[in-house]
Amino acid sequence: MKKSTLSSCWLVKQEPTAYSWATFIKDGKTEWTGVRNFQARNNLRAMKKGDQVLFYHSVVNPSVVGVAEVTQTAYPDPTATEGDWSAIILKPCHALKHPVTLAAIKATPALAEMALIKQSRLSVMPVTEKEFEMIVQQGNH
DNA sequence: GCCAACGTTGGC
DNA sequence: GCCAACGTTGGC
Repeated sequence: MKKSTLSSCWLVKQEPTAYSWATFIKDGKTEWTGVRNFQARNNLRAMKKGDQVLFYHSVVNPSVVGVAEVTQTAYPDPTATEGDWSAIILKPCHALKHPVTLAAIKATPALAEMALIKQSRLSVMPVTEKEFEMIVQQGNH
């Protein structure tokens, strides 16, 4: 069975002081836990194995720094003591040659409509294939 | 069901 | 460190 569903693209945020891309690389994979926002949780649940995910550093030098991939779809978040929350597993694919900063994204008209800009507090969000490719291209220039 | 108070996120 | 944006909680 192949191509029964189209893959999707996503963006996840993380403060590098809490969990950085460098740590992610060192770990080789990570459980994406701790999401406590319904919209973000629903986005986690919509992820499929093989989906591509932009890894964004927030707060400190805000920028997209790498590309990850979903290796396991949503399951109950083991860090949640109450409530109905989900986690997934991500593995790193590749770092961008240089980060694509929030300022650069804002300065690109085709990217300025992203949820990243419009909903600045959302930590897990869908990204269109075009947006995804534009950011990867900018980052690998 | 409304809305004020509060806590958190994240840019600057 | 400040503050705007926004999600959540709780009183009424």
